[in-house]
Amino acid sequence: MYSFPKNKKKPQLFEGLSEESLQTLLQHSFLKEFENGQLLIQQGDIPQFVYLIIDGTLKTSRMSAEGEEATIRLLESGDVCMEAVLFMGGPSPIDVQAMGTTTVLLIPDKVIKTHVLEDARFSVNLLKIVTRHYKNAMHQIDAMQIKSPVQRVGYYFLIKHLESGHDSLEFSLPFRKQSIASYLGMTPETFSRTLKKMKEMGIEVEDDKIKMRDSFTLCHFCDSDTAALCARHDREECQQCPLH
Amino acid sequence: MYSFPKNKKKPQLFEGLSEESLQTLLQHSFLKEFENGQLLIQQGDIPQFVYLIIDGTLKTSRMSAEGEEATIRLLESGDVCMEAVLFMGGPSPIDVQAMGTTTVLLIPDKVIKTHVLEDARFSVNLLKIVTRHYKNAMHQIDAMQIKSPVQRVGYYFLIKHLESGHDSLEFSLPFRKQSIASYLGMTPETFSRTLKKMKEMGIEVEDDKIKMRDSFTLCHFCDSDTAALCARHDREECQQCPLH
DNA sequence: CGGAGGGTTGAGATTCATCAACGCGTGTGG
DNA sequence: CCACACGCGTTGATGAATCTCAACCCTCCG
Repeated sequence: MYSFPKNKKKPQLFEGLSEESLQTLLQHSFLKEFENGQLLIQQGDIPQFVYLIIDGTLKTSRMSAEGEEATIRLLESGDVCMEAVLFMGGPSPIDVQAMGTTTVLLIPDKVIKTHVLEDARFSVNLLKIVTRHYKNAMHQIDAMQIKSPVQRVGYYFLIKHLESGHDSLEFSLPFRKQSIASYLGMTPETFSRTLKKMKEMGIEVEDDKIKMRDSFTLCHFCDSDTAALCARHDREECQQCPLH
Repeated sequence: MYSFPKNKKKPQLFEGLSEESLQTLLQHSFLKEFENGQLLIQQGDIPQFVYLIIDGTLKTSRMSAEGEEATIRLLESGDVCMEAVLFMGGPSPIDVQAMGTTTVLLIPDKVIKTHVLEDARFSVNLLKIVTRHYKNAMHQIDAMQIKSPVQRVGYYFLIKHLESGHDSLEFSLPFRKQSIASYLGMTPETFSRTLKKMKEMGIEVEDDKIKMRDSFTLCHFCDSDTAALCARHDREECQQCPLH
């Protein structure tokens, strides 16, 4: 039985739940630590837990028989995974792997599956989480089909910029470059070359630190549904964005 | 107010709902017909309905400013869409377009959003639908990243083969070839050339009819999580599949 | 000190998209 | 009834873009 630290920010999974409901969920959950590279679950395994990252990072991916890997998501602390897989039925379509030492809260599948029918608020939380992942996946799909490497990286930077509040002109890459490259569907080499091109556009890259000239540098990479996330999307300035 | 015909197969959206619950949903819903090419919703619009296809086909896609299009899903009768978008919050990240004359049941967003908190069974239905879409999206991602055109088409055929019951050695393409090509992330030209290669592998293609030599022709394209859908996955024969 | 892994850079190969032309079936209007 | 245009699918030639392979630098660590 795990008790969630009061001082920590509540993850979306638990948002708006009654104390009682939360207790039910945590009652049979427990912490576990994984080492760098360790697999939490493999493609084909029957899922037994939902994983909530307490500290560290995970990667979800699909692997071909030839050993090529497609990264589906890169997750940080507060993120959940396998919640979608549980409701797909059947074995897991993805690998989940720790990238560095990572502490994870394991919530048994049965707890989730029964609780979802008892607390509608909880199932709505799950719905919101899964749909966000799905939205992400849709962006990934169109990125790989119709966007150049520069556009993919630019959009990735834009999202990170928006996440960090739009005020700071600086942020750092939350993952190894090769991981991001794979997530964006390109080789580390292409990613590296793309970063060089970004510099010519006014985006400084030094190791994992990204600095931009002004907060509109990334506007080229915005689209109509992402604009809604932008604090300034209803201001005049945004209208000037060459939405492309 | 629409009343769902008793003789028709109940769509997954309504599965296991009480008569009362179903009535609440249908009370403010209505049918609408769309013509070929007509847009039900555009990227950037605020979603107002969930669409349940009664008859015909729809396409969901993302469009770049340059006019390039990435197909996200191709939907047939019984499929739902926009249900995920509702819970993402914000404007729609996708276009929805009719491919041919299509009859759709429109369920207002408010009905969905309130009902989801009242009937946990309904929200679980939604969860299952969204996660299935998400799984699809994951397959699309890894297909475009690590699979050759032949593998993509092969996997697509495999799914269609499994859907049609694994017994028939024949099925037909449910959409125009160019639509399928876009869905698979390739040009119509490449799709056409790929079909020619498939013929050399023992898969007859004539217009939209696909005939295969035997029911194992497509096994090459299977993977561990898809195998679970196969009626014979626990038989010996499946072990022989050169899972790659 | 040596090895391993991450990241970068360069040169070459491969593959798919692009562009163009054509066959074919359908529908339309004179 | 025929001429014609149109959309879909196919085929061929070309080119561009990214992956691949290889070498290198760097830092970290035993």
